[in-house]
Amino acid sequence: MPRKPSYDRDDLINRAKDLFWRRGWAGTSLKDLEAELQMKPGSFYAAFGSKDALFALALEKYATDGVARVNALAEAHGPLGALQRFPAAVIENEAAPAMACMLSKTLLELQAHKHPLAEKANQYLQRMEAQFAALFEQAQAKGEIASTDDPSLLACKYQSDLLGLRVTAERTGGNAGAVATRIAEGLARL
Amino acid sequence: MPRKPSYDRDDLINRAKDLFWRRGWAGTSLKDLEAELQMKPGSFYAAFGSKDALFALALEKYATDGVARVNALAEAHGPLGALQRFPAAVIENEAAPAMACMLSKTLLELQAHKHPLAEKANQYLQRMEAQFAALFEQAQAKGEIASTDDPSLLACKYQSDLLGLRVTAERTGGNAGAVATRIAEGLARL
DNA sequence: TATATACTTGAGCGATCGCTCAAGAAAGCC
DNA sequence: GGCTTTCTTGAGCGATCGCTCAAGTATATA
Repeated sequence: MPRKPSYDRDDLINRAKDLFWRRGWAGTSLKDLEAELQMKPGSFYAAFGSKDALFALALEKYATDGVARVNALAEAHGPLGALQRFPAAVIENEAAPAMACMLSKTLLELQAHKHPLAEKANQYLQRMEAQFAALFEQAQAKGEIASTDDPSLLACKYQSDLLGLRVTAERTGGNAGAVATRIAEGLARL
Repeated sequence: MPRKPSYDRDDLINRAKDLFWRRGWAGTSLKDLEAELQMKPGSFYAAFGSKDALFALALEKYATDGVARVNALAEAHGPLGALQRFPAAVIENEAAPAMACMLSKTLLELQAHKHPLAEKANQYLQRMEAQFAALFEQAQAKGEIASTDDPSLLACKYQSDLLGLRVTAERTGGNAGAVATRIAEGLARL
């Protein structure tokens, strides 16, 4: 009996993700979203409820995509191979709307206001780190790297390197490619 | 013949710096600044001209302080000693309003809008990197580290590590202290 | 075809944004 | 003390913010 929406909800979330990723939370107005999603306010609020609710969906999509990308690398090249390839893959992804990590951008922008979205970003960062830790553990089990270091500590340092790399890739005058190479080399030395 | 301002301009800039550092550009409203600086709009605009102008002064103060802190470490502990101590010093600074670097926060927040302040942040980051490069060069000249690597590349990687460390220090559940230690260890291995 | 049930539209709400300016208050010089 | 010059005050401007809602439109069922 009813009428179907004229849009693809997942596609809208994906486009909102890219916009939020690039411009940040405060930097993206509803006018911007309406233009990008081609929706009037009424449809927007009927579909998503609020700007923050859509941002939360975008963050979730971003994090899910990230996990999937790492998993794909791991299946193709094993745990160590994935960890070594991921940094360069991230900064060479030309489809990405920005080089910096959306989770860290959100965290840095909203943490001081104790905004719930900052807390969400924090959780997703921890989830990524847990995934890295699992890969380090597998690499140790396979003998690809030494077992002297705690996998969760290796993952924390790796995540830190990655976040730094992605800020470096965002600025002008930084040699992000060389930094990515050194991160990979550092892993080979473990 | 005139009347003197009732405030200390440098002190105001310093307090504005801390507020902007913590809450970011969009996250700091004029109401916030008026409350923190105890100034009414009229005085504020007579003294600084605009929110952006004060932010620019705050950024400059931030960058100048950073350079001075590194220089102090270098005079006390030499080039390599300074580079090794700086990461831990940054994240153990309890007087700091935030762990993350104000330059990187500004860059990430405003870069997508091509805001002039993002460009300024970029320049200050390059200035910091040049300072690091000079220290690496001195460390090589003194034989504290090998001369196989390009100092400017070492500086870029060091800056990247530092930026990552400071994001890690900002989030909950990350072991920033351990990351700082590993950065210092990495330098010793050069 | 008639009806019920969404979805779409867009004017416009109250709040807040950065900012202005005219009036009043205080300090240095004669 | 009188005068000039600056600083301080705060009401309020136009613009934009996120968001609401009543009216209009399209579609699946009966």
